[in-house]
Amino acid sequence: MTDVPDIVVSRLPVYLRALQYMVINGKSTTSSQELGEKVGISAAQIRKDLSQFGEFGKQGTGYNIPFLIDSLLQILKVEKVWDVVLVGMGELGHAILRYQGFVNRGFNIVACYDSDPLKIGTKINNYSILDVKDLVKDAKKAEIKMAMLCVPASSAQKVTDLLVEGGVLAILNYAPLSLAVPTYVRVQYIDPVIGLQRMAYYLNK
Amino acid sequence: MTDVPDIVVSRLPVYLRALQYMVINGKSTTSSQELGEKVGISAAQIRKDLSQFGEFGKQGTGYNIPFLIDSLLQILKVEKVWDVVLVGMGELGHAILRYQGFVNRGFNIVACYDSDPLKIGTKINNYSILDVKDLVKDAKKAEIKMAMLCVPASSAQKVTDLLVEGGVLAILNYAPLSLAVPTYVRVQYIDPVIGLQRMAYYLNK
DNA sequence: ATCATATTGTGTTTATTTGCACTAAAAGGG
DNA sequence: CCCTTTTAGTGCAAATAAACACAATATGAT
Repeated sequence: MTDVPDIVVSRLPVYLRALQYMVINGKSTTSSQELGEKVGISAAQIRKDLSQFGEFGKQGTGYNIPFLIDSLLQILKVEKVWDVVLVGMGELGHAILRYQGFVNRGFNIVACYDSDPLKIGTKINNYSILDVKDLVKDAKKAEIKMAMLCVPASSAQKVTDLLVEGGVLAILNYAPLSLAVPTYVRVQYIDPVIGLQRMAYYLNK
Repeated sequence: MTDVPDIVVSRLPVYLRALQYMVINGKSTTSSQELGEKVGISAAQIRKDLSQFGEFGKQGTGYNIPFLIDSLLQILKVEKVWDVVLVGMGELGHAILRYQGFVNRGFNIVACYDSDPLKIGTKINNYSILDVKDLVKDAKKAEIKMAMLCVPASSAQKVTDLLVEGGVLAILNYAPLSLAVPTYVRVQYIDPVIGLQRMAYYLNK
């Protein structure tokens, strides 16, 4: 358990999401077979993945969904809510700030930053846009560990360096470029175009 | 080349993005070493990946960037622009429609749809919001192969079925759930929370 | 012209990931 | 109570992916 491959970890949130969806639909138990069909992953794969962390099912009956959800929340450390900062209040930053889907899945935006003097101080959804100059100081003080990065590509690396300086250890990067960070900092990339280009490869012209 | 692993294909857009960024910064040649440092992938990996499609570099000197970009555009089939439809004109759909970064990377939103009578017919950025009831017919007629899906989770599968019926073969799914599609249809998932949860695993509470 | 340096493409090895198939256990029916 | 069915967890084999290391080749300096 001290050395679970990242590829296994990356599937857990997908299982979690499907299980939470099942609960909403009134189900209380499931099997690796059924879950696998929902998420498009083989039943054996799911059992192997879960077995990395313990035994969560019962032979013959499968998995108790609320228990498995709870276990996954613990494993992923999202049974409590993480404070996250948002940097870059353009079009996308605004949409993210207004999105209601973070809190009940473990993340709460506690502050948002921009460098544009025209934006700093204005209010959106009860959030005051703060000056990115205060980012390092604020992040250190509030011990922020996670950030979402929505600035233009041209300033993304600069802001990343600030986040790292401020003690942030996990960055969700919406800027369309690869970031350089120390090995102890994690980055997840969200670039819709990369997804589209991956799929275009398989299309016929 | 008829059977390149998807994991290789998935890295090509990352290489492409980094190379295009290099061109902007005035560079005209690079090496697998340098590119690897930029994108966080080993030089050997990059060479192996590219060798799946041909020989693009020269011993001693490395890669000519414009030539490699061109080659990757061809391989990924994004040297021309694909028509894409957008379904779901909520907060996120609006932000996507206003985003300027698709066209110069190979994708053009040609129509947007919603099911809300209050939205249908209204205009955003020169786009009229169309009735999702016309989606299947329109997609067939215009031979649309790609779609972005931004509807709520509760209607995502239903709309997906419409897209498949309309002949769409590639779906960029922003709805936070796994979709069921025929094997010949590809889906790429964009769920920021999954990225955050993956990273939370590695944080200490 | 020769040598030192840089760097690709690739055969081979190593590591990782997935799938298979079986044992063990649980539940339900007659 | 026993038999059938279901299904988890897992050791092992197969498949896949990544890393290594080296021959081949290009450049530029002396």
